[in-house]
Amino acid sequence: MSHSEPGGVRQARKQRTRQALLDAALGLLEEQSLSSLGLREVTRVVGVAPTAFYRHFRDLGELGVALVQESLSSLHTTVRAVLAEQAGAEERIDHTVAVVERYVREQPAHVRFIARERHGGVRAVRQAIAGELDRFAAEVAAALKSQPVSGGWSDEDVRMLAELYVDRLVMTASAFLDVRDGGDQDTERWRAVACTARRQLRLIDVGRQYWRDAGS
Amino acid sequence: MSHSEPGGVRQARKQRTRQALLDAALGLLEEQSLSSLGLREVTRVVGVAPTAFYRHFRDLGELGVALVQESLSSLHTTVRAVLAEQAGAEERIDHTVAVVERYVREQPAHVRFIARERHGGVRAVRQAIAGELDRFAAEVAAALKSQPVSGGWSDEDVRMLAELYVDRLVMTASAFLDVRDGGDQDTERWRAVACTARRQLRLIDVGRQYWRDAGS
DNA sequence: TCATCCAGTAAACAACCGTTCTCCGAGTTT
DNA sequence: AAACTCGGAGAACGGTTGTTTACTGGATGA
Repeated sequence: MSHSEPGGVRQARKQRTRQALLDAALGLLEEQSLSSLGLREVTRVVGVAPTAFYRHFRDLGELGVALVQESLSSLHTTVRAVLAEQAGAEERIDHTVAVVERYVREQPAHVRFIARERHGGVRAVRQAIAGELDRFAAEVAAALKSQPVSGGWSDEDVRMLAELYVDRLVMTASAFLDVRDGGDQDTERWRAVACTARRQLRLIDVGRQYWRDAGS
Repeated sequence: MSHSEPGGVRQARKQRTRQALLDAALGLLEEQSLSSLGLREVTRVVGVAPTAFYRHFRDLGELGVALVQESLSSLHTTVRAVLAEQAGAEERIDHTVAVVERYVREQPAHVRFIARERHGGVRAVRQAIAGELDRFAAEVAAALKSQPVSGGWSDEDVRMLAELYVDRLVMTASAFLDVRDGGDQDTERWRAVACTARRQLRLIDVGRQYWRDAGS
């Protein structure tokens, strides 16, 4: 395992420390918010000189934007699968909640980052998250529209429903996270959150089935 | 207008600068988050020595908790009125959204603070907000339960619905805020957000009307 | 009137911050 | 093999931070 690539050793090392910076930042952000995160703090964890930071990001805001993409891309692809599947409402709801559960368990730091910085103090990061969730909502809207239940729905209403769903996904994930580092016994409170989340989605789904257009 | 109170001049002055600290902090928090706010930064705006801060708060976390109470008490009483009123679903929804609109217009800093620090980096403040919203949800649940539509609803389901409502209120307020400092023309996007918010509440209400209990 | 209290002051502390500049040395290209 | 890139190191900069210690002076209560 020595020389094989024609000339990517240099770039590979660069992207490795870049990833190390992202990972270190994500770790530190579990107990503070981005606008209070220090440049030196990050480089110290990685074990590089503070000046090395500038070889990868102009400032912490730029790193934050990179973290947004990293955090949402994984969930994005996972949920896409759930949306595509042809199944009953009940089943789809169960799968959705299960996917969120798994995501929170496997990538808690990513979830926390998104929930925290969605309304956080760094404008560029807020906008990046908003844009990403917007694309997300658009996909959900497209999936919803293709379902037979949406007959006679205006595009605006479908979009409205999609945003409702996306917001709930984020809130549910955040709720799972809260009980997770709440400390207590996982199983009890955790299952309660899952149950509540399912019921809320079910209620929205009922509203969807009996929805009738009205003015304004 | 000189001597009238028996002995509250000293305490009155103290609470005045205390309020000044709260106001200054709230202003500074429009463009950053609490965990990055500096103690000296606050006292500088007020015009007092940094050490004077300790006469009022142990640290910025304690100030944050005080801000939570201040921020939510006003909205709390306002929404209480809407909950109490006996009116049709359509009317109540319109009133609710109108109240949120007014709140965002009159107290944008408070709304931003709550939305930002709800998932922010300071544990004590997060818990304070969670606790306050919990009491809030309990009140909403009580109001919902007393309505005839809730016949046969379990307490758990009523609570589930109440949390759904509260979350939506916060998200709606935050959405208004985003379009507010998005800059563009207020009227157009603003009315769109209001319209979407009404429709989402309406859809939830439809779901509520046709809700039927089911296991798990 | 006089002793007491206490909100606010002033100075100094060590620690940390973001950023600039210069330099090095291993990987890359010719 | 020589010339060149460029990620990273190192040192230094001016500035800010939270906190401590000792002190002041006007309201307070006897």
